[in-house]
Amino acid sequence: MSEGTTRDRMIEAAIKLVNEKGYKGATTKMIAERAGVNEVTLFRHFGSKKGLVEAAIDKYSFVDHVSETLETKVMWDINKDLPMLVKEYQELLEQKREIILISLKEAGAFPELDRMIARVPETYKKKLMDYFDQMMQQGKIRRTDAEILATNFIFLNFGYFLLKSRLHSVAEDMSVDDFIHQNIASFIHSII
Amino acid sequence: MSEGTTRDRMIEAAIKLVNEKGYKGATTKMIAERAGVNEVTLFRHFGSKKGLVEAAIDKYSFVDHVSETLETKVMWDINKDLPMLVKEYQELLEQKREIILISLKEAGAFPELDRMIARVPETYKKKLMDYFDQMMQQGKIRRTDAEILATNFIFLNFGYFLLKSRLHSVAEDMSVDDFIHQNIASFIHSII
DNA sequence: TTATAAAGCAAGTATTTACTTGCATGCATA
DNA sequence: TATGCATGCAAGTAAATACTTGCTTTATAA
Repeated sequence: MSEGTTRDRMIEAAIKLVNEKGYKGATTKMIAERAGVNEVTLFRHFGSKKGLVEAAIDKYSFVDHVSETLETKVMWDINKDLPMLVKEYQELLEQKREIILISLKEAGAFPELDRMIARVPETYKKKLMDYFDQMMQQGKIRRTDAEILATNFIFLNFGYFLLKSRLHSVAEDMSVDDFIHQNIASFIHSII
Repeated sequence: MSEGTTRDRMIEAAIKLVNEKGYKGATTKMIAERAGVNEVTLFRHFGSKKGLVEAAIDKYSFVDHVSETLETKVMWDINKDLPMLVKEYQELLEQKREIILISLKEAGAFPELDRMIARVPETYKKKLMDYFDQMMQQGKIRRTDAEILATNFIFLNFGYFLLKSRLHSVAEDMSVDDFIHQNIASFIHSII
């Protein structure tokens, strides 16, 4: 059933189900079923349920290519850079949605995961601060506190992501492009 | 043990524990223990675990005094109104933190709760739009799209709240006052 | 003091769940 | 063909969990 190696399918199913039902709610039986695999196979591969979920977390750990992006794709044009950065960041959040939501749900249960997730906005913030600083020095945006700009940018992005993906209300039918062309445009307008 | 009626203590304990451990993770035994009550008492009062949690959700349901605030406390001075609104909103989120995080965790499990939570930013957004519209007509802020301002304001607030209360990273040691004096001040500066 | 209601206590049940064991089967490679 | 190796299958175990029952204790209030 499904594609990928047995191992991959089990990991995939684990991530999905833990996200849907929580760690306790996702039973090994269900995971095995969704992976199209006998339940014993789980234990033969990973020893325990915890081992399985940790392996899953491990596999989905962030390869932090955000820093890279910020160093290579930046064109020093605020009207191109910020939309690009939003796209990259939202794509990252989207790709890792399950693991992020797991970390929200199971806060404290997997310390390694917590640290991993926390690192993302932190490095992102640092890089953003550098970017804004540079832009100020080049006279391309108004002089102001780069740290505040960076955190505001992150709050906007994160608020949008969560309100959209979890609390289907305000941002329900607002696409990433809408978000960029409306909300981020407004943000850009305010800093030049 | 602890104060309040038996019933209240059970509800209190349920909310706390479901938030900490999730619905499945919070056992009736633990809830009873924390409430300082015999386990049977839970069932005598609420019939089932689900009944207990629903009662808890019921009790903690939002009395939406945000609308009220927006109608009574507004002074039509952006430098006073927005900080006040942030304070009110963050206070609301803070007060209802547990129930909000439960809704994030158990999305789908308690539809009533989902609807309840979703309503908050929705009504908030409408009221905010009205406010910004009025302010534009009075010439007190720049003419622009009120809806975008409102959503941005909400994204900022929600992003800050969640990054602070759950993903202890960027906003970890940023108090509400810091948030207002730095990030919201920047927002205000951008719209006048 | 007595009647009533709320809560505690002890013991149990049925079900679920993570995890195990022993054996059969298919499949690739030497 | 023969030898592993991964997987399936059937059956089972021990613990946890939601929930029940019957009886006793405590507190309130008439």
